[in-house]
Amino acid sequence: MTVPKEYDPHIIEPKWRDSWNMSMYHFDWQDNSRPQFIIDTPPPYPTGNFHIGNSLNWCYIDFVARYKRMCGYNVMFPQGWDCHGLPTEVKVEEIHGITKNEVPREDFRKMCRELTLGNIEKMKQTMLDLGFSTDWSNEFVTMEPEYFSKTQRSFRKMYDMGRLYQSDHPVNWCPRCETAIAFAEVEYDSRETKLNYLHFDGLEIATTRPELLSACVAVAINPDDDRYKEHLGSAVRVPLFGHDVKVIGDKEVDPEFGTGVVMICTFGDKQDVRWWIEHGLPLRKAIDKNGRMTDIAGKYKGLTIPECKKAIIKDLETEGYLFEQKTLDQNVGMCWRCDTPIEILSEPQWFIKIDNDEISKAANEIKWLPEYMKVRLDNWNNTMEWDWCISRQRLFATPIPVWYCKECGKAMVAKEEWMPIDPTTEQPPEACKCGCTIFEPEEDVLDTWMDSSITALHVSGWLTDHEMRLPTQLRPQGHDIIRTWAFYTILRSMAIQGKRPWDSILINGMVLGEDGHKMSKSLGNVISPEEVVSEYSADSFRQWAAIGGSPGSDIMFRWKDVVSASRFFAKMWSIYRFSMSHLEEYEHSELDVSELKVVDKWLLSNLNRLIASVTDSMDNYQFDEAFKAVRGFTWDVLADNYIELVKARLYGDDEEGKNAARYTLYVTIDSLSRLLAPFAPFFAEEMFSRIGEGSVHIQSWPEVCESLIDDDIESSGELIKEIAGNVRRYKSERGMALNAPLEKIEIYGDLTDLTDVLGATNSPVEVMDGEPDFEHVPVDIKPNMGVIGPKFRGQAKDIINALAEENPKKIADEAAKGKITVRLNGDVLELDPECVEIEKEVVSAGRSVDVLDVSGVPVVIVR
RNA sequence: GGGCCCGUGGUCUAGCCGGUUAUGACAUCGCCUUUACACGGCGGGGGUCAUGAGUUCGAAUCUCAUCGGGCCCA
Repeated sequence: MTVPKEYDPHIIEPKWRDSWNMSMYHFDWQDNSRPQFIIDTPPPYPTGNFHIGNSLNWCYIDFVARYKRMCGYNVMFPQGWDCHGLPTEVKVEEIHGITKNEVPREDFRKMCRELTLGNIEKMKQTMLDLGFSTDWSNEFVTMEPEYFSKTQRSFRKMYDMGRLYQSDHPVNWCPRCETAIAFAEVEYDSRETKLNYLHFDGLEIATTRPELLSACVAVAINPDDDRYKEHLGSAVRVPLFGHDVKVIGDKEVDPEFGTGVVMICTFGDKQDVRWWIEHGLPLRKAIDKNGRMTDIAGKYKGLTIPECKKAIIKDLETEGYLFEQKTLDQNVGMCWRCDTPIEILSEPQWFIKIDNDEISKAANEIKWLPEYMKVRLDNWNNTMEWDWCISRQRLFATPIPVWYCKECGKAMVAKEEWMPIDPTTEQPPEACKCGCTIFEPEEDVLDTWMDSSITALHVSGWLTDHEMRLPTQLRPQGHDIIRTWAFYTILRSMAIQGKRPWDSILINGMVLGEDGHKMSKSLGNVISPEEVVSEYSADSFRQWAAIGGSPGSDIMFRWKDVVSASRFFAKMWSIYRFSMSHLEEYEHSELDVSELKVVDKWLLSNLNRLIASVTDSMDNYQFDEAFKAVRGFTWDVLADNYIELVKARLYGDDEEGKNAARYTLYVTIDSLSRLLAPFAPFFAEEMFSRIGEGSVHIQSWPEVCESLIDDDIESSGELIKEIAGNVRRYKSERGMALNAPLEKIEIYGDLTDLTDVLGATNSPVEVMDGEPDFEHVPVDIKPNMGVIGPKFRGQAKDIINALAEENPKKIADEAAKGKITVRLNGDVLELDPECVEIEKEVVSAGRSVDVLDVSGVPVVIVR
């Protein structure tokens, strides 16, 4: 069993990746004996690039999945692909040099499909390289009929429940993409615009959108604004267009803005919509779906919005209506995809009713990790103004399963048993209630969130032969999509099943580049996970994900974290190689504690404490704490101390002592391979492969052996460690070789087992009784604030000062007798000895020796 | 404009339900090839705990204000 000198992840990682039997990660639908742990993996969008933000999230998922599996859970870590969406349409247009309207609908959808399949393959490869324990038997692809028929059936179910309706309603509209978009798809950018001051039939108004004059339906003032009070309720004539509109009062009007008079259009912005609803104003559509002016714009009909704006401003000037223009900074809502300023149009759309109380109830049942992330959902939930618009005017998406009767116009929603169905290629098998059999298909498609908000239902067996297993146990996702993905998923799960989708939600932060900004192509600070894997290793990347920050907080990508991760593996490998070289002839069998040396028991006590703390951290999803603890133990306790202390025994002739050290090493290596398994699956597997049977990933998580945790053993071990360390340092400072023998070492302390001190110092060691013939001279008195503070409150400061004035020797003598007296403003005050700590110095009394103070124990070195 | 988070040695961070000398990593400097590891070991230097005020015997920790940064949203 030779262990190579160097750990080469570029050989080891592909070896395991290609030989692992991935069925060991499959969820067992039949098994009800183990508790289930179903993860509602948020399906990524198949861009073809599994980016670092995804990778961080997936690392978190994998840490949990592997840990839970080892703890005996029936774990499902499914993988879905959220295929539909505009980016793919845009990409297909780009690749084929076409626009979507130039090819038949079906051909275009096919191109999107093929691009998506290719992208999925690429992303899958990255996921395999990163060593995720995905359950590929539970993969789902939202564009496949098996999945999107569920989306369609959910549509029908919600329609039957009365939670879905079609209506004319204001929607955010991208005139370039020619589709309605949700608020979540609107991005804001500050721009400069002109505020135009207009004479408005006796009033002066200020507007940034003169092109909407034809859509003006009212003029608003603040009812408390004395300047305009008398105009309330009167009518004014709109310039250029000549229609009359009412003057209304509303407290939302800011008298300081412009002239304090504003015009209300249908619709210039979201505020217009609020006023429109509140005051029951008429609708005047001035902009059509293509972003061109409509009939009511009169002579401006057919112009684009910017053209119309220019023309109207010119005419307003010519006619003398425009009397001033001021520059104004304003935030413009834009389409997240193409940066075109969005318009608010009123068009017939499908909507889902939002029940805020229901969502709030479910959100309260879910455990949020970290907890403060819940308020983001609450805030969003409590400020919803419109229902969720689920219609999209696109091609590559789940079709809305609806037709409209040619005769009576009534909508026919497809029945569940007809699904999957595309109304544009198939007719309903039934006639309309009116008897007519000719239908117009609904050409709009569903918002992609309609697909991706039923993943929790899908993975828990909804609409299959399997038993329904909702709620799932965990949803991991980024904090940027709490208001969308988390929100919609909760909504749908509650609506369809009346249950919360998950027990817990684990939020991951954004990945920032080394410059501290969010990674983005435009900033040029993007690092791909593949890059990290090929330069270092997947395990190193995973280690960065674990210790780069605590879940929820944004985490910066730093190469040096990856470098230090790979150094840790080099160190661990070296420890492993050393241990294995001493375990060649070792046959593992349980050993009685009595056969172990103090140092062995000291290590095992620390090891069990480590297991307890890592288990606790993992249960609380504190991966950073967990990994740091493993790292600290491995490096400081095991490598720098234990191994140094037992070397003499391992190389020596005492078979019993040797066996105890080998036993301890074996147990420790075995435990470490398991503790590392969730974080570094490749490295841990390589470690375990030489000491155990089968994969480490189907082993059980180490259990804490309480009886091995022992404070007394730990302090005894600590003393030995300290003595050895001090002697090492002593030699180092004097330029002596570390294995150079000393004349003699005398220890004035309680020490029974000298084996490893002898070995580590390579010198004769004697434990001495009584006090050394050196003096302990008290040199400093430190007030113990923890005692003095609470006891003496206001007097504490005076006491500290008084103590500082006193002779340390006097205080020490008094403390030895049980009472310390200090003079305080003429009074004499008595203090208990625990009020102070006495610092002593050991003073040599003439012998040619050096004295080390090892945690209060004098160690005399005879040169 | 609103919400949430965060300001700790050069850099990143732990501590933050108050209590002795503020943790660790990276970087830096010095020493050391000692039968696992120089991708290592040992040691050193380096901090007004963003600023100001308050509460308290005592504040990195609690409160308020100010300044700065990040994210989400309007």
